[in-house]
Amino acid sequence: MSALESHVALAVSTVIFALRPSVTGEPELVIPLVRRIRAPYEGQWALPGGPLNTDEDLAQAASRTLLETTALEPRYLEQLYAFGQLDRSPDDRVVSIVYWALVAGDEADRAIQSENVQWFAADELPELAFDHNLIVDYALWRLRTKLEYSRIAHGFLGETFTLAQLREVYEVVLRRPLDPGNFRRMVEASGTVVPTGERLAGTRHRPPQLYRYDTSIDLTDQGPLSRLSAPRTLAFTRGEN
Amino acid sequence: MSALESHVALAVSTVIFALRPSVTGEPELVIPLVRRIRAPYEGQWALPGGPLNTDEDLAQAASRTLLETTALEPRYLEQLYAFGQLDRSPDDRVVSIVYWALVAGDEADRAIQSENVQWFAADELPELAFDHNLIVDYALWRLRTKLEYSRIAHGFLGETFTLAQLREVYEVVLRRPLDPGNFRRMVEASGTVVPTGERLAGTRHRPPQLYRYDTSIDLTDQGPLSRLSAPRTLAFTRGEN
DNA sequence: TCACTTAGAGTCAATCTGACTCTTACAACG
DNA sequence: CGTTGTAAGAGTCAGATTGACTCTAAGTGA
Repeated sequence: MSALESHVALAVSTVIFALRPSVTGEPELVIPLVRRIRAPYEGQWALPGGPLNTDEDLAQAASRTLLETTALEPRYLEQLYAFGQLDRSPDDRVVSIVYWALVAGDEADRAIQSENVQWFAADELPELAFDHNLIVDYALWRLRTKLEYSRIAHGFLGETFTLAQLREVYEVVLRRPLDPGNFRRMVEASGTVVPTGERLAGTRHRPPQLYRYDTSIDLTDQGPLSRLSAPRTLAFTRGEN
Repeated sequence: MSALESHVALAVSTVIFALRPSVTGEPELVIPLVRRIRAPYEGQWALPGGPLNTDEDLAQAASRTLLETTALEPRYLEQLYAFGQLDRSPDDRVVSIVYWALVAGDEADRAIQSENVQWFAADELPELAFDHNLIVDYALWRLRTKLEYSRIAHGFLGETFTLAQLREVYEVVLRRPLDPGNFRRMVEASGTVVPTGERLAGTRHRPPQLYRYDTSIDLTDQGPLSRLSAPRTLAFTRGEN
């Protein structure tokens, strides 16, 4: 894939978000980056990604490349934007279709960590290859705005969770404390969450109710786009790609 | 650009919206389509578009192809989505990066109309080539949802306009009547609109104030993406491409 | 049994929203 | 020249929503 016959190369990259405990103990928003092992930008950190194969979907390519580089399978995957400025790659012309993904905390622990794959706090990234700083900024902005009007926060959580855990996701992503009472009221009113009947034991206080997401509800209204791949598979990638 | 060396072809298309008076006199939402003059889907209607040149931006390509096919220059242009399903083109593999655009009513009149370029009511389209029906549905959904939380409606209007004209845009796009008083309150509270001091004369009733959009305000919050091309050029394409 | 901590229910005031009323200012018509 | 029709534009009111806050419940650990 080069400018041999003045062709435009097509690549797919993914911005992956996870919540992991920081050094202070509080969770922080992190993204995995891979170190480039060839020019251009050799040695610098970049988003996981790669060229698009002829026999795969865009979302499949996103899933594949991030599985190959980080061993991660996201709970949520959505297209972010297609970047195609002329100068975004020094030599050849590359159009990158970028996806963004959320992975659950336990899943994130399973991720490859190596010399060439590492997690970084989303707010304090090094200087990245290509226009990837801009891409991450945009993905962060989308995550934050989307969190406020849709119900994607559970992409960071496991099957069941307490409202306090869910609230913590919001607090970390939005970088501001939320009133527990008002948060409860908001979530309950949304109707997207169902109590499992079980409670989380072992806390040093009153045991909280465990909840589960109501999978019969469309969590991120993508409009007619849900017609692409099965309605929930686009929003909820789990295993099968 | 074909599957010669199993390459993925890259194309850019645009969904263009305009408001034009229908046969009943009321304005309706219309989009221009071009008739395909070669296989596949020869003879069927499709979105204006074409291959991406090596030396042009994605948005530039969108502007160019729609200028070539329809002679239109949009007041608003934004990326919609990248479509890349395997089966969207029968023979070769094509990834289409689709933009959507708004053109003012007077501009729309200047558009080419011919045997092979025609306007259709956005709600009652024929069966289009490729997956273009899905694309238009999605663009329509985006237009409608975006109209409710941002201030893009003036993309359909000229330099100055009355609140009644602005309200009519909302009513036609959203397909529901809006209370004039509440609409005025909403627009005034948004602060995106400035009275010109002039009034529209010649009506058979009290002459309404003419307004102008406050161009110092970012009308569609694209977040960090505004850093691509000049802040307002992305949102407001006017002439220079 | 008590102290401590968070769960979870509930209150209250400010704000926002939709439905509605009333007055104003022009054109058209007699 | 006054009357009528029409939409502009200001204003009112009740219900819903939202943020700040209080109070009681139900666990653990000392």
